[in-house]
Amino acid sequence: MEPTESVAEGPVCYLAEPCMAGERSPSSQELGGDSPFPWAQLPSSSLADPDWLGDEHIRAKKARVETIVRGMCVSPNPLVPGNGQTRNSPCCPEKFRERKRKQSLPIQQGPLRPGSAQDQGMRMGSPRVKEQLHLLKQQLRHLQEHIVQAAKPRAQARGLGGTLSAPQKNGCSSSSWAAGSDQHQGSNKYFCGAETRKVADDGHQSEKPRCLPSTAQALLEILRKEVISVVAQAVDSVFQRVLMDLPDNLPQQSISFHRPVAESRSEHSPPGGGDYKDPLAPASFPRRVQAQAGIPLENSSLTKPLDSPKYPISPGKVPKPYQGSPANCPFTVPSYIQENQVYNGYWSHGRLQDSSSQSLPSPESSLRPLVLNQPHLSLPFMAAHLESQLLPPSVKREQSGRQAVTDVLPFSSIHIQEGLNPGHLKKAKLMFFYTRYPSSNLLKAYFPDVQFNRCITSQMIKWFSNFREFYYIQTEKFARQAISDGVTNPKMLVVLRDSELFRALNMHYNKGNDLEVPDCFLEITGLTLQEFFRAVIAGKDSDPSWKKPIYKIISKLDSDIPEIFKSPSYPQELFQN
DNA sequence: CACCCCCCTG
DNA sequence: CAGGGGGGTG
Repeated sequence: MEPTESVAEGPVCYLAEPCMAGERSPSSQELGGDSPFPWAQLPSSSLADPDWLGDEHIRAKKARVETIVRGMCVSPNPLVPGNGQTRNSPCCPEKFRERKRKQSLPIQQGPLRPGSAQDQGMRMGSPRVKEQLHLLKQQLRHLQEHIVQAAKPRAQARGLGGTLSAPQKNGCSSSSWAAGSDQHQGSNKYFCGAETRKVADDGHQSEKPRCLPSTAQALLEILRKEVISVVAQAVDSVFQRVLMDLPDNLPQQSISFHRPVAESRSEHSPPGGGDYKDPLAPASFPRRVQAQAGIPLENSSLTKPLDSPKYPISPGKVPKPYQGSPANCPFTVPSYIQENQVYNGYWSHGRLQDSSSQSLPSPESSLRPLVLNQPHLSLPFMAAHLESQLLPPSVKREQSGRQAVTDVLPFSSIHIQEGLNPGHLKKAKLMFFYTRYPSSNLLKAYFPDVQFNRCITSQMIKWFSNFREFYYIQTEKFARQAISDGVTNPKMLVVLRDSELFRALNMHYNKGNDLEVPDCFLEITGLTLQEFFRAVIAGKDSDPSWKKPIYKIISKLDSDIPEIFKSPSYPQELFQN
């Protein structure tokens, strides 16, 4: 009855950061409270666990370590500047999110700036982030050199660098849950590995740095471990923040860098502490595990490029729309679609194609997926590539000139503003591909640079209402046209990228082709088309409220929106005008 | 009453 | 796309 039920969001979701993703999608209601996935709330998420941050003990240790470390040859350079929030949270509602944000900010300069642990409020936007990242990188490298030398045999056996680059999945390895693009996501945020721990171990067994007094051996052990872990942690934190705005696909970067601090959560590593599997298998991360880590199940069709080669699909073959389609398109597929053969016929160019005469979707119909898959990025050196990876694959970037990637990163500081600008409108339109019925809370989460108030919220809600209107009108129109064209079987109606309907919609919401429309949108549109078709065929359109049932169905099919959309400056280009 | 949705209109 | 009315829900 009330396709709007979930609109009435409850209190702000605590795990907003990690859980965000389509609050409307049937599978992700209110994570804050009654999430259907209890484990989704486990504190295991390095992002959401307040404990590890509040670990004063560790901080104190770091403080001590710092002074000592300074005297050591391995003295990490004091990259100081970056502390202090670049921006303070505005008023009320936002404040909440801000705080969460801060919580998710890991300690960044552990050993170097004991007092700054709480000042990490530095926004992604701060240019200092990059600076820090760079410094941290160097530090880490430096440390690694020492360690590697010290613990050569072992380090080599494992390959220190390799260790870092290999996406560990210890503890997350067992049940491989569906392969699919949806697995990629989260990986970048999933810190399940005992990575750091391992590194530390290696270092542990090594001899002490040459320049140290022999009397401090015991202390040295501790120090080394601390330093390593802290630095790793710092780097981790930076990456984490950077990655927060990444599309989920950078599989490798599943920097399994684990916060050593989270000793309390070490249980996460499987017994045996580190049986990792295929290093390249973040994709096979069991969703369940991701969720345990507090990671949103949300995915993104942004991962599409990875599996996009699924087009072309052989005609007779079921294209596995469900598995292949992002898991964030949790729509319950009507049986008639499942049995599917969806592609054995399709509605294209407003003209019906019979399965017999029609082969299949034209490959070129899908927007060229951008590659972005650098299978082997080792953490310490990843930073260099990071920037180039930050861009959502779905955001067209072929405009060669635009190599100014560095300027386009989610690094720009957020400038909260009162009103909505054309950029917001455009972003909203792109979001429509994922969600037709966004809740106000979802909107707030995805427009961090907007100062929401009743008015603004209403306006944005109104936008989506208008979007829907257009969507439904178009869909209905094509459904009727199909009928008048003699189509009798709804199964014949499939929306492809070269379908007239799709073109019309894409023209409306994605005029500049800024986004590679997620398949789930096509599927949902197809479903909508069929629903209209059936309804009209059945003569239900005589009922004044005959569309309501359709609306209700569609309202349940919202998908999770890729994290990248949370970036206040996504998609970049759109905000420069 | 508040909020949201849909519809219609400009 | 914005306004405004009507209607449903809580």
